[in-house]
Amino acid sequence: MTILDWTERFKGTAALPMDVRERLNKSARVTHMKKGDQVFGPTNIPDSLFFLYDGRIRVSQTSDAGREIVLYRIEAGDSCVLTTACMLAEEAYNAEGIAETDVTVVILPKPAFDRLSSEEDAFRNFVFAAYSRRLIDLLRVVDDVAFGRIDVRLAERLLALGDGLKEVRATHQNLASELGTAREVISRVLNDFQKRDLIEQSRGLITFKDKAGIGAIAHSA
Amino acid sequence: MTILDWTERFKGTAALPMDVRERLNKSARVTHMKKGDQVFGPTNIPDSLFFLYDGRIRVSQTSDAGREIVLYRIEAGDSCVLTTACMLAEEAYNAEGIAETDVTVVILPKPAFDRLSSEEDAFRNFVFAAYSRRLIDLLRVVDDVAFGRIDVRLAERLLALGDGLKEVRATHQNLASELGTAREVISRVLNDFQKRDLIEQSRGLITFKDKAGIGAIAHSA
DNA sequence: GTCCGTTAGGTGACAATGTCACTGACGGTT
DNA sequence: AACCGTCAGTGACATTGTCACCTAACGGAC
Repeated sequence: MTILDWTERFKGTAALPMDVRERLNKSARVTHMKKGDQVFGPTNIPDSLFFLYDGRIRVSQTSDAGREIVLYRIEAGDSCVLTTACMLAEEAYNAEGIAETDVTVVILPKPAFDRLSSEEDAFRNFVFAAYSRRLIDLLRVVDDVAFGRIDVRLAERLLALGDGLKEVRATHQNLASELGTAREVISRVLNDFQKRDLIEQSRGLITFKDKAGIGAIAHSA
Repeated sequence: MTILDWTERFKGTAALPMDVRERLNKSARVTHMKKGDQVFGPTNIPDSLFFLYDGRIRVSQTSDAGREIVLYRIEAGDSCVLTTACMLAEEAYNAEGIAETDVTVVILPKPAFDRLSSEEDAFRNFVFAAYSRRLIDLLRVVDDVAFGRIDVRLAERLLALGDGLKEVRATHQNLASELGTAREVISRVLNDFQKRDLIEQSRGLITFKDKAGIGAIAHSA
């Protein structure tokens, strides 16, 4: 296997001096995981730092009753601060990360992380920024869940998941888990959207008929 | 005015060498604010780091419609990472911090913060830990709002606010803002508690009659 | 192909929570 | 006493969540 220079992929490492990057490439471990794998979770608390080289990870939280809500997604080039957070806080948490695609993960041992964040401003700022983004993400989730209407949230999420395409491949249950609600609720709202000729539905697939109309609902908050 | 050695108050600074602490005492600014003052908010984005020397700050988020939810509280000895987060992410946010008591705040200019977090492991870990706690706090808020029953959440919050005392001084609107719901909802639940002889109510005051009963509700999730 | 189990989705009744409009109750000021 | 602002109570209704149960679609196994 060829050696992967992952340091070019991350804002916090790309700008580092060559010797530092070479050292990193030696001390970090690169792992691949399959779509659907659990990257981290309550029973799988890592003692190292995660960086996502390639793919996408969905971070969600599950209630005692088994209902689920998606908190945010980690994209390639981003680091996963939640695992570090839980390491540091040493608190129970019930969030988990699922690989939404095949993923390539860089695992940096804590000593290397400590050394890097003390010696390299660029790296430290990168980590702080990652924390910040997640905090902001969660503020948004709180706002949506506490104050948002479900039709608005669903319209937003459909557009986000559809990203440029004219259809979304997801079951009603999938969408319910995105928003932290029940399948029946999603079914009702989607049927309403359908009656208003905004979408078409078939098993596991939603097709946009009037994206502007969906957008209007999404922005009517 | 006597010079306040605030560095002894924070985990991240108390263990530092004396010379570093003296330098910090010179570069930081100590400010006092009155109960009720806005320490930070959407229109008041600081370019420095906040440390809370004394008092308590309530951090809450307000919806477009004007409904409010309390996210967490900052206690003495803690740092306020949300302001830094927003600085770094440079994103709009609608959280604000209100002084719940008279407070003493230490403001550390960014250059001093950068230098400190690069040079001192203890300080850097302190900041990371502060971020982590807030992330965990927000996970809890999301869980509560998305999946929690309102009577359970209210019971929990009453006990938290009553902390050891036999009464809670708060209006129904105050409690609604704690939980991100409407006053009417709180009124209904409190009347139910009253009918079950768990509390007594008078204008702006709730008195526990059966704290164990309230506790039972709080833990029935 | 048929059979069959699994999964996706539909439906109606009901419960919990949020919204709205309005009312009265209380405390302080004049 | 009269006035005023804040606090709380109430009923009607809308939205969202829960539950029980159903049907339809799909994908093997045979």
